[in-house]
Amino acid sequence: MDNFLKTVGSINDETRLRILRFINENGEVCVCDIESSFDMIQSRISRHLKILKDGGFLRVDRRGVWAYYSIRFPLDAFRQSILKEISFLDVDIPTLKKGCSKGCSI
Amino acid sequence: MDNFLKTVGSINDETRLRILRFINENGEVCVCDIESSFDMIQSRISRHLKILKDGGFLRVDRRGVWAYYSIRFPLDAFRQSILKEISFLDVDIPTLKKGCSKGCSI
DNA sequence: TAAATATATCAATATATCTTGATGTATTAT
DNA sequence: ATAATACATCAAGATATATTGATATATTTA
Repeated sequence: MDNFLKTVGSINDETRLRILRFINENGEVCVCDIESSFDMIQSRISRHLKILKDGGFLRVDRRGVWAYYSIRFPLDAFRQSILKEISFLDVDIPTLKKGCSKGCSI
Repeated sequence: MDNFLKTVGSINDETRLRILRFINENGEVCVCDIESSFDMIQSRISRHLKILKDGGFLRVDRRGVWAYYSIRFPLDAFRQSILKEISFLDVDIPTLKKGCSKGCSI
């Protein structure tokens, strides 16, 4: 029950839906790229990423200073159906913009 | 997007999850029966039923003084998958208790 | 070692949601 | 008509969640 509510709660926010879809569409991305793509302050992005991770949708991979977020794999059928539903939403998703001064994707 | 958030928001509450599953397990029930089965005040039940209805999970049928709530049919695949997931949750669902003075189920 | 960068977390405030008790509206019974 | 019942809605307070700015931690660069 608590786990279910955590999952549902994690997608009950427009900002998180957009971030989740952004990652689903772009694959693995680092926090600074999300930050500059969405033009939101870092603490806000970081907090939402944590909630999506705790909701079971994302995984993190730290490499050096950078944290790379991607869709967790394997993803159970329920979360897959949610992700699919989100992919249909009519909502503005920014294009990926590189944000780190020393390229995190080099 | 707004519609999706309304759907997700409607199941982002323990009380509503329990009510939704109660109706899913018992079929068509009237408000007074939910009220006495859950031992919650009427305004609280009424509010949650409205949210679940607006979330697309329930339908209402008014007959006389009574309002009978049941799972909306047909239910799209996404809401069906949610309902299925809810049916697996480890949570206490009360047994149906008749609540109306003049039986609503006669 | 010191400075800069990337990320996480905390504390304060703002905003949204839930619960309760009171009130409103229909419908039925007397 | 009046009273009682079932349900919906509103207003106030309580609780939860989101946003911001500040601070903390870790890694890399100079």
